[in-house]
Amino acid sequence: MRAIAEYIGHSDLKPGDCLPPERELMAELSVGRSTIREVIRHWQALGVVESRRGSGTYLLRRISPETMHLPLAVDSGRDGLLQMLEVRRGLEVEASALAALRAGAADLERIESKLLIMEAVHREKGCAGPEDLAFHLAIYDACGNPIFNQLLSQMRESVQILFGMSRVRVDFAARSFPFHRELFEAVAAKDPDAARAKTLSILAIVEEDIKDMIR
Amino acid sequence: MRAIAEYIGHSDLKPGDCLPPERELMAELSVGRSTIREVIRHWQALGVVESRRGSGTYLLRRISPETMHLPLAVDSGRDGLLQMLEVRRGLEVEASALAALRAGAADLERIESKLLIMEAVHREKGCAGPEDLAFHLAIYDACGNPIFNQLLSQMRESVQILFGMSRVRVDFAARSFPFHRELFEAVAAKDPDAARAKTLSILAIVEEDIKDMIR
DNA sequence: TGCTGAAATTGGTCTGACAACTTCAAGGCT
DNA sequence: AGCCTTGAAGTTGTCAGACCAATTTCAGCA
Repeated sequence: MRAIAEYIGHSDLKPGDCLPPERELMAELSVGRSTIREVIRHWQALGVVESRRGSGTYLLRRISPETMHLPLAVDSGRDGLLQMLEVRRGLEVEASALAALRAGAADLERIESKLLIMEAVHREKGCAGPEDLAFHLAIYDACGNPIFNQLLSQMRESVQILFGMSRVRVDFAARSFPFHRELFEAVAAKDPDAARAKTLSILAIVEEDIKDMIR
Repeated sequence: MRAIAEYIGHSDLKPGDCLPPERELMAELSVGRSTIREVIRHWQALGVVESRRGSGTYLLRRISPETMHLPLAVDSGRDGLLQMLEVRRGLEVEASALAALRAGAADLERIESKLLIMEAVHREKGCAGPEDLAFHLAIYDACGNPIFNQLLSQMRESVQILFGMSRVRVDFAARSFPFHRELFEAVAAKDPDAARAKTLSILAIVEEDIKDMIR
């Protein structure tokens, strides 16, 4: 793994690029193909690369030999979903607080633009799922810590998969709508405590609605 | 992967038990050995199993076909450490709040006993690393959500590895010592907001000391 | 220019073999 | 009897070669 990590690292590949084919890596590093495949499989499990049959294996995330990986096993099902929501609450609250401390002018501008879009769509259609996501993602980015984005994106994705099948009520979490502007204002005012509180308000409503739906 | 997960799930294995040898799984599922090995490698990356050469493959965590896995890549080094601390703060604060809401009599008793041990050792030796850890683990358990324990344990471990090499000062985070009793009292009083605040106080000191050390 | 189909490329799997290591029991020694 | 050595059996780690399936590439054709 280390040998391949170095080989990859030295051949400046960006996320999205294609790795050398297995047979080439095999010859280059003088190891058997199974070994190459097992290492690739390892990274695949870690979400670092993605293999497409007939095409190649593609780099998804930047990697260096010093990168650490924390695998996390979450039980799916009703309990797992509720547990994940609690973890998400902790992360989301902290991310908002950090964003309030660190958001620069450019960040605030981006967040506000997402907020405006979201408010417009919400007034028009009564709900705004993707736009809501974009708003929150902008906040994660503004907190200046990529781990929050990584973790929260994956958790949202999992939640989506877990119960995304059941169609979402059109007014899902609509009551949380006005709090989004307050959250933005708290972040803009660089008030971490208010940002924490507003995020808690939003999540309380979201969680209540989710609990209603999976009852 | 699903086939093997089911095979494992149906043959009630507990963590620590040894999986059937690869050749047996191969015959049982009518697939080649490489396939078995790649799947095992996948789980190895996810921290579900551990392979010991010449001995066997051992189950580390309970799995079911419904288990979801969230791999997390953390940059090691100074920045990664600081980023991890922020994530940990979010989780730890939420865990304390949940513990305050849910801790039963037995939980409180366990936490208090760990607190007493920690205070005793601290008075005697001036520091209490392992006892401090035990106290916090008791709180994670009391929050009733295993994901917190899982995530936080792994993060503590990583932090330990990352800079555990450098000698720890004997008075490390000693100033956070009195807050531990206050945290316990907040949990015992079932006051989640106070628990949040006290946890923040403790972590602020810990983080300050860590930042001093890695400067 | 746009389409089609064959060939090349690439990941996925199977098989067989050997090496390195662990485990454990049989046998020998004190 | 108890302890140590030794060797065989079992297990994972790796290599090599072959074939299959999905995809891509590109020359030839309409």
